[in-house]
Amino acid sequence: MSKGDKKKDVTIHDLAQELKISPSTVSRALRGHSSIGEKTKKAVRELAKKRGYRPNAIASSLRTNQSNTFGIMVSWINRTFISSLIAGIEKAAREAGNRVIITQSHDIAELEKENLQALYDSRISALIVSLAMETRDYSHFSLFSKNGIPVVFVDRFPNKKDIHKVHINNFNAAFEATEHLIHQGCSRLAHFGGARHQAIYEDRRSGYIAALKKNNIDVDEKLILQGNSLSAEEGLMLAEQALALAPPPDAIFCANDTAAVSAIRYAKSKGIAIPEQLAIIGFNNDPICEIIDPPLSSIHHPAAEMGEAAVKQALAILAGKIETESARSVTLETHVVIRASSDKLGSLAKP
Amino acid sequence: MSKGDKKKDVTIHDLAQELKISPSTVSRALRGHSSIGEKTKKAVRELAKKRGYRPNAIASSLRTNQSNTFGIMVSWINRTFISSLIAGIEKAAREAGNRVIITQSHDIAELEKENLQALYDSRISALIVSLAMETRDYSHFSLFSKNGIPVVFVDRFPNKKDIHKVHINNFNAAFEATEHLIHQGCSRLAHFGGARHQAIYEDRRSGYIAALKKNNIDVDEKLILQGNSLSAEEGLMLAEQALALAPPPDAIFCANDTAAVSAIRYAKSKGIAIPEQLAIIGFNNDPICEIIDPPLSSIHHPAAEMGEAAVKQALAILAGKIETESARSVTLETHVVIRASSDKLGSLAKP
DNA sequence: CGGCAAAACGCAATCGATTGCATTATTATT
DNA sequence: AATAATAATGCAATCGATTGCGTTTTGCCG
Repeated sequence: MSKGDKKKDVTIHDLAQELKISPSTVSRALRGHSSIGEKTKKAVRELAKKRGYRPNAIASSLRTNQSNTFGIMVSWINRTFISSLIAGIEKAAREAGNRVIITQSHDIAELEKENLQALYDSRISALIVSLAMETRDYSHFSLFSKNGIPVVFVDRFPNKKDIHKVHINNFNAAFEATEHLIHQGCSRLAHFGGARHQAIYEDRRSGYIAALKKNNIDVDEKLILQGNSLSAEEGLMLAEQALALAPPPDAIFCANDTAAVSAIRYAKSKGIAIPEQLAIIGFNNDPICEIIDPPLSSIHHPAAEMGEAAVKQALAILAGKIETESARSVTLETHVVIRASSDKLGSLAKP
Repeated sequence: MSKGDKKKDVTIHDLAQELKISPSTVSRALRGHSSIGEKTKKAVRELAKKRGYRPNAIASSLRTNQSNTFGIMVSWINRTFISSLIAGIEKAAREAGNRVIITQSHDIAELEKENLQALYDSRISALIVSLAMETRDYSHFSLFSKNGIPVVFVDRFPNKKDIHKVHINNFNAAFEATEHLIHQGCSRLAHFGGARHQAIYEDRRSGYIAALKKNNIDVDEKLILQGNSLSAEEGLMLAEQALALAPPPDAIFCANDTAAVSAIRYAKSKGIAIPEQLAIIGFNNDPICEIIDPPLSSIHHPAAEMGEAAVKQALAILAGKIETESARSVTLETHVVIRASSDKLGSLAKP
């Protein structure tokens, strides 16, 4: 109760002394080393339990030079995609016997850098990162790579070679989303894009353009609305801009769901029928897709699986198992989820 | 690039040797100890930067017996409330110079216990917990409290005295939510409750009952629908049950938003007008409240602030500043957020 | 220039667990 | 029963930083 009760922890030395054996034997016994007799092992384990002994991971880490700790660096923890990603990482890391330290950059490059330093100081075994929106300079990651600490990027990754990453094929996903709209009969398709220096957004934009070209639809620059954060507010602004065009678009492929939902709400407020006058598809397949009316079509983005894949990737690197260049990059599958917001043909109602 | 490049880290010994001074001096210089000369400090700092020295937090922790690490134990990371809570904890902890290790119990008591052991092994400075839904036995927390490691409960806490916690006044919040419905003219109010062994749900239920009594409305047990996880599916079931009653309720106070949204959807599918025939209010004020149509009234639950408050509480305990019994429990403010789902009087439209 | 206090710095132990290399106890072999 | 062989266990250094206390250096005054 009072402040100063720092009962010292039981250590292997305490156990050793009580059993009149050496600390080395205790250490080996606890880890089931083969060269320790069964009776000794049993005695040690029993006393350990009896005294409430708990290994000191810090001391162990220092000696073995292995922290068994994964570091995570993301923009914001409280985002649907990110929190699912983290949930996946935590699960996979724990199952492999690792702890997880988490940090957030708030999308600020400077904070990202500071946090990376702190993670390094903790001597993490591996780092899993989804870049801050701001980040364009990747030099602070060399601190890890130069010291043999695996760095695996997830979702938002640097635009360069020789990195390990887990991602989705944003180009293809965007292509499919766009073609889906086209197949529904849309011909004036707008695109709401995110910050272009982030590869994921640039790829989604490219996929959109490629789909238009393949279907012989002219690419109209005015229909490409450049956003940045793709927040709800930004989505509203973009929707306003898009619908002010003459003629207005008959479809929108939005690079995330948050902004797409704003677009739906704005369009509805203007009395525009969705999907009849305006078909909309988002990206991520956030839970809000099912809540909004009409439900929002989207691209399923396997967040938790990406986290698990990132951990596996990191473990493979640590085990020295990544040899081929192709193994450096893991691409997970996405798929279009069709809901009412883009279902002009009524294919949902049929079955 | 190849596997075996474990360039050994630069240590204070390396710096010491190069400067022909002792490691103790380097250590003190880096920490700005007053008994070290200015020129020495400068020289040390410069060489440290030049050689890319980074302190080994593990070694430091071992020696000082301070890990500067907060442990978090929650049910699921990817839940709106929880992820915001964690975001708040991470922020406050970092600002106070602490790392954050995160674990999730998946609402399984056994996993919670295992994770707690692992956190203890990491010698965390303090623990912040939101209990697993399953948990009814709190004995594994004594491992921490007995060793002087602060444990602060957030949101879901044990039903006992002598614990530190950060919470909201669930009774009052529920009372206000219920009275709000009554003031809107409702008289047959249903309640969707969560697992009763969790104090937060029991308190919400009590608040609901108290509000009815105060307003001279008979408490009808059939109108209290007992849920457990209050998932979307469960919300659907409860809504079905509630609306099958004769006569059906004219309002629902649901102990979370997820289930409330399900209720809205179910009611709409049955052609029931909201809020005219059925007024609904949820709890948490999740983002979906604004997305669903009609927008869902709710109780604002300050997740991130609760996380920050929990960190402050833990730091205060560590500093030996918690003396009074009252200081052990921090209660944050909530408020009713009125939206269309319960606005029968149209007060929203007026201004 | 001697003397002394204050300022700088070094020694060596310490934190708790791990491990290479002995050393001792036990069992097997002939 | 003596010796080889094997199984068990112990010694002591180590990981990197910190710290109480002792030692050296510097600065200042008479």
